[in-house]
This record gives sequence, C-alpha cells and structure tokens, in this order.
Amino acid sequence: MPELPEVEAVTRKLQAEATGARISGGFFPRPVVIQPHTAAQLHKAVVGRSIDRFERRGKNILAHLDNGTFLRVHLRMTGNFLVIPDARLRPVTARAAFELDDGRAVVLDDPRALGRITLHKESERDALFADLGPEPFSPEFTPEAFIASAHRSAKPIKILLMDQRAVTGLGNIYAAESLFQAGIHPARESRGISRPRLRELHRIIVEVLTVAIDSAVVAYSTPGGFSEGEFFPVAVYGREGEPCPRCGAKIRRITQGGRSTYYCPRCQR
DNA sequence: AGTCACCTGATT
DNA sequence: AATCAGGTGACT
Repeated sequence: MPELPEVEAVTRKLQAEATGARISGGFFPRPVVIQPHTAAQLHKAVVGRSIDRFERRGKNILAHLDNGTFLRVHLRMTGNFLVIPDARLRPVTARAAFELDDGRAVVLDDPRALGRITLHKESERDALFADLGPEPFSPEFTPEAFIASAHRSAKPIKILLMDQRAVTGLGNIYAAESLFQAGIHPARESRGISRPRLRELHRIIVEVLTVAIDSAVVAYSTPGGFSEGEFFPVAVYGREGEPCPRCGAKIRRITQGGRSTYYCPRCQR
C-alpha cells in the first residue's frame, strides 16, 4: 500500500488518535517482524512507556516514547499501522500490537508480514537514517541537489527516483507518475538528462507528492481507510494497454530492477 | 546494475 | 500453476 503520501496519512492519523497513549502490553507473534529484538525483550522495553509523538521520516513511521527511545515502523508493501478500538479484536493479520491502557491497541496489520518494527535510542537516530536522502519537502531537497545526484548516476532515471538516497518517499507508482508528468522516458540514463528537464522533474516530484498527500489524508480519514480504491489521478501506473490520457497512445509496461514500469511511449522521451 | 528472497493473497 | 503486487536488503 504505502509510498510517502500513504505513510504520511497513516502517521497523521496516529498522531491525532494515539499521542500520549500509554502502552500496557505487547503482542509479537512473528519473530522476523521485530528482529533483532525478541518478543520478551521488546515487551519489556515498551510496557509502561507512553507515546509522546508520531513522526514520518521517508517511508518510516517513528513512535517516540517517553524514555529517549523510539519505535521505527516500516510498512514495506502491504503494511498498515493503526489504532483499533479494542485490543482483543485485532485482525488475524496483525503482526504486532501495542496494547494501550485504555483498552485500545496500536497495530501493525500486514497480510504479507513484510513490515518491520525496531526499537532505537534517540541518540542512534542519525546513524539509523544515514542512507536516507532528503525529505522532498525539506530545504535540503533543492533543484541543485537533485540535479547533482542525477548527474552522478548512470542508473535509469526511474531507478534513481526509487533509490531512497536521491530523495525519500517515491515508490513504484509516484516515480512512474512523476516521470509521465515530466515527459521523461523511465529508461533514460540519469546523468544524460539536461539540467532544465531535471529542474522540471524536481518541481513535479514535489507537486505530485503534495497532491497525493492531500488526497491520501482525505481518503484515509474516512471510514475504511484507503479501501475506497483510487484516490490519486493515476495516468500510467497499472494501465498497460490503455490509452494515454494526454495523447491516446497505448501505455507500455517494461521491467526495471525487477519491477514493472508504466509509461507513455509517445509523451515520454 | 541485475536478480532474488522475504511472505501472502489476488488474479490470470 | 504461474505471475504479479504501492519495498528493501542481500546477494551475484
């Protein structure tokens, strides 16, 4: 489910619903989800702590506790992190649950169990995210910084956009949509793209993510979460064979880095 | 830089 | 039965 916009929506909802909550219990049925910690270890570390604040960093959700530690939650492909009203009624796909002293629980719900949770000291934060690039809405994500990282890379531009070191938050959908809007072919070598086109792509990335966050927050605040289908006007992703909304040419699918990339062969050169 | 493994469920 | 999935890390 989640790229940056969905993670942002999830984080905001947790911040609204569970800030200040106190953890009274833990449920960690899948060792791999919390490794290198053990269930007993994590249980001991979180019970009695309250959650001061939720924060998003890239596609990670951080839950800051009241003792100088934080939980780092990554949703990977299919995870969701949410408050349920009754800790006893967790879904069968709950891979971790933090029971709260008011009877609710904060749950990692993830059918594929690819999501991960780890606990860290605040002092380890910088080291933990050393390989994460700039937040797309931060002052560090300048056109010049983006152009520089592109011109340093021989990777196809689509691969670069999904590399969290160049900019954090884009995944398979929004990378493809950004390139469509910028009119850039996904297989173009990053360092061969002109400065003006990269400058335009930079602007579009910020715009695409802004629009996507707005729609994700609205979609996720309604009952049922994101389940109401599409909430972002997707032009190319998942639309192989359908007409391009701009020129009518058939959308194509190629494989890059083992993932599907969708693009318009006429609009994207 | 490309491939695969991690998991499970949906779709072809 | 095979393929695919909005991610990432560990391989070759």
